[in-house]
Amino acid sequence: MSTVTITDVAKRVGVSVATISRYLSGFTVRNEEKIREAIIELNYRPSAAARNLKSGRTGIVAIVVPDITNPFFASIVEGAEGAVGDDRMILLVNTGDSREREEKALSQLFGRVDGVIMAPLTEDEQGPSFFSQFGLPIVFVDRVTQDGEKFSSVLTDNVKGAQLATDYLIGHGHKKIAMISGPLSTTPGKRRADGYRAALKKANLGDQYFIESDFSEAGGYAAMCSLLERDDAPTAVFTANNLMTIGALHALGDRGISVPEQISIIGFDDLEFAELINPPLTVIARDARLQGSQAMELMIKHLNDGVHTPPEHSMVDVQLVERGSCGAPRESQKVRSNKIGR
Amino acid sequence: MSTVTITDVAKRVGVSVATISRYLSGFTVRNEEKIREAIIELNYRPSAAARNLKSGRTGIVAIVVPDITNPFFASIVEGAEGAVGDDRMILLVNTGDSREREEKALSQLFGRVDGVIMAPLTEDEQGPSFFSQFGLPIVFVDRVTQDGEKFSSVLTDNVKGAQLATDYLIGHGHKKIAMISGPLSTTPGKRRADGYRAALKKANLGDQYFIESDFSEAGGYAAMCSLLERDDAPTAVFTANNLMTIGALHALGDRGISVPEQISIIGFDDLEFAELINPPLTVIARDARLQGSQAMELMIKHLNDGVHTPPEHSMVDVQLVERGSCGAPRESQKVRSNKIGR
DNA sequence: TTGTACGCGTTATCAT
DNA sequence: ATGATAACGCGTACAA
Repeated sequence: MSTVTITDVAKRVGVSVATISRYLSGFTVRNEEKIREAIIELNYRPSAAARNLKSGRTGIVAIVVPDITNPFFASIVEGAEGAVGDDRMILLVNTGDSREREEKALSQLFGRVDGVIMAPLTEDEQGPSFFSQFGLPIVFVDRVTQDGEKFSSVLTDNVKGAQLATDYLIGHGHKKIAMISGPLSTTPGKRRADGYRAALKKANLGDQYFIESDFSEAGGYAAMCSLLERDDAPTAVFTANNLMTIGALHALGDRGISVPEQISIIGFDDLEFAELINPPLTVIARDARLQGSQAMELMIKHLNDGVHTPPEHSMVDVQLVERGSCGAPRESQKVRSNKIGR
Repeated sequence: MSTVTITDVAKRVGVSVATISRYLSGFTVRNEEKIREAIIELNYRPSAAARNLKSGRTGIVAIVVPDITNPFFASIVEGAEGAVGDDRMILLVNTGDSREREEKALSQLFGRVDGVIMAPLTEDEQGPSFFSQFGLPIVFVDRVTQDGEKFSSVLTDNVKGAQLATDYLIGHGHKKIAMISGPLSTTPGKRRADGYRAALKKANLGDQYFIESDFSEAGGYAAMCSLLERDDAPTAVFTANNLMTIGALHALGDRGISVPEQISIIGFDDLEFAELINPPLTVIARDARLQGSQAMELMIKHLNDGVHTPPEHSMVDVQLVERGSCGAPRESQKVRSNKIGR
């Protein structure tokens, strides 16, 4: 271990530790040149631990996400990392959708970080607000907890996005529109379901094709299968996140069901490869990186202004990216072709 | 700030700080019940900073990757996170392919972490070995530096993978086989190029279709474009990583070139959605998560056994996942159809 | 088992 | 501008 301390440097130069400390803090001192040399020769690095103890700051911001392999969260992290600045670093916690790991991580975070940016697993947990008792600022990203209004957050306009998607399907003439939803215990799960139902209601359509799933690829696959097994299968599907969209597409592929001829599909969250899929996938897109950077900016503001700054709530816009996975419903195609046939 | 210290707890219970400290360390003490209560009532949390200073340990392992939005590195991180254990956490550094950020991060890491798992940007850097002067264990993952033998590492069998891919193309009858390579300054870039060239040589083929690119989607796109513009275009392409494969496919898609009829393509690294692409993508696959967990296990071994344990080198196997993006070369198809035509 | 006191490496205060 | 020293919160050797 590089156990060379500020005292060693001081001895080497022949001054007191205070002088070295001042030099390191940017003050003007007498023997700057000699100090510089001594530091290099001795290979001295200030101890972060000692500084933390003295200052009460760690220069580290934690970011807690459910699944780092989900491209959406990876982009969030990237955005946050890009906005963290030169004097801070990021501590990543990947909870792997496990409540237990999330709780344990939260308890371990105390004292190691100056603040926490997190996407909580579900809305009905109290960990975060309990956590903030210790004076650590919290910024929610993509998801909030029940008492989320008390903390800053960066969300997506989920309701609008889901309405956009559903309206788009309705506009194509679909009546039997399914939704493969995320868990209603999560913010995006709930809000997107709300938007879907609102759009259906406006068009006087029922929500008998609503399935609550789990935001996973396997969940999307299973949900799509159960939809297809119905006597009266839907003609269009809105999948509530990227992973479930992939799962649903796999289910369709396995059954040889063609998109959009036999069924239309629109997903929430764009994918790097959406254009490469056959057919290119139509989606509701948003800027995940922006969400991450905004969350970090809010965090930095809290860190600088003190813990008593009022919470701020930011909302990132969504937009429909039209590609080729949606068309007119099967039935109406039949009708049309019949007409033509006459 | 929760400024309640061990002293506060001691006063509250009426014992000395040493007793509280012992209780926290798992020793048997007299007033356990009262101590438990006091801790809860006061909301006491031990200061990680003070513990770090005392013990010289932080309980944090850094993991440094070039791009967290690359699914491959995300899986590495996930694997590492899964193997980190209960008493440690992960500090993520995303260098964004910037040498400057990598260096700065490395220097900031000292004193904040017990060890560093990293995928260095290029092989010709000295940062890591310089870094290890401070006694911090280093484990390389996926990539190494020049003097990488001195440190533990977890690599992929890149040469074998590239040979597998190239041989596969050769086996389909291709003669004009291109490679869109990664930077030769990186471990996987260099090794995969080696494997490609070895396979070509064995088959008495030349490497005039070799292009060195940069592992990015844009780079893959550009490389594929330049390949297509040649008078004597290749009939098959081996793309050296996932992102460049996506870029190459985009280029093909934009030009309406069909796979595998007009050109065959095989990529290195599997993709979640490889089956969803039209046609399903044939790739060289490996277990990125395993690489991550193995790296973490090596790190933990170093941490436990002391810094003077000899370095270990692990190699993860690769395999060819055959789907539908490779076929016979255009020319031979023509020939065959001519024959049939007669 | 318990208490006292020192040290971990740094910064800040107070004299000089 | 510089030096001596207290303090940050904790763990532990030593003594009891």
